[in-house]
Amino acid sequence: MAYDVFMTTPWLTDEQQRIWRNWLRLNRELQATLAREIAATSDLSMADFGVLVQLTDVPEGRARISELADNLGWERSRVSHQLKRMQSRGLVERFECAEDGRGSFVGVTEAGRHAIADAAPGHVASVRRLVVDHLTADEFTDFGRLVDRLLEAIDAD
Amino acid sequence: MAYDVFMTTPWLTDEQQRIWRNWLRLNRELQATLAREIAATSDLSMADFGVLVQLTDVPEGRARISELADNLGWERSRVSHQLKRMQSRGLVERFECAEDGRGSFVGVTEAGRHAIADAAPGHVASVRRLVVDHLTADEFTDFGRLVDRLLEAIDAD
DNA sequence: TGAAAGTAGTTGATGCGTCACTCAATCGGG
DNA sequence: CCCGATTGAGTGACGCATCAACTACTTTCA
Repeated sequence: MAYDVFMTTPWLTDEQQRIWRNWLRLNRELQATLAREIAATSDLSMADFGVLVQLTDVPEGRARISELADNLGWERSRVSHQLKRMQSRGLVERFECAEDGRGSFVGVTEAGRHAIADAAPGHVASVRRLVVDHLTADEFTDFGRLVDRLLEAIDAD
Repeated sequence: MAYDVFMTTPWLTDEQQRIWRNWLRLNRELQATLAREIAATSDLSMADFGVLVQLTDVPEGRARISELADNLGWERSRVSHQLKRMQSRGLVERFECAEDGRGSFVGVTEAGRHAIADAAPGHVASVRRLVVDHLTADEFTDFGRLVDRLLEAIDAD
């Protein structure tokens, strides 16, 4: 991609482009591999898993839908669609909210608890094998700082 | 998420989990923001853009479909679907391959060239604003090394 | 030379994820 | 008390992405 002299914003250097493309590729392949591996050992998708993690991390085993959206960083429409699919598979159930007629709670079912209990060990092992084990603790910490900085920047944007 | 003493693979530490979840969130938000911004200033999706980058980076302006899949790191079925959509919008066109009756070439059209020429400056500016400008050159280089290492690991897996 | 294996690419089904739009309920101000 | 604004959530349309299955062609081997 040649440098366009009419631009005020310069193109990325060749090295920057290489790193950027590799990052995009890493993320795609990582997500795809994790999704395949979790699907191979359970009936869960990564999205299912994320929702169930949120619901099993709280003592009540339930959360408001908007709260789920915030914690997962998902659009509400996405949460709604995802929960509909998970509900049809018996992983979660809905409750009306007594204090707010507009909203509802979603809770994890026993089937959902079993599903994530089955899936979690393998998933964590995958994350370790594919990511964590290739980095020293200091590298992972430094990487975490970089991620935090970029996340702050994008949320401030 | 409690430690399961029966497991040989330990859970991630709280800090590792935090970094991991933030990484997933960063990727989602970054992809979504880049996709929104490129869609706001052109009729291209990020996937369209990726394909057009590949096709305009070569002097012939065309490539074998399997070659595209390799370079983009996409499944062939994905490439196929994507090219079908792009072809229906006049961004690319297909040619039979004289040497291999099984395969075909895909080439960028003039409309495709115009589309990516329009979209590229804004897209690069977005990548700079959201990512590159928040890191020093050394940080970006170190980051690139980490990405390379993880990519090698996942591709070797 | 022909059959088997491998390769290139396509298609349909389906889950995912965003966007625009909608509806119902709540809140706040006049 | 009423109305407009806001909020919580859901729905449909549609592009994206994977998977399984398929077709057509090429290569390999006996």
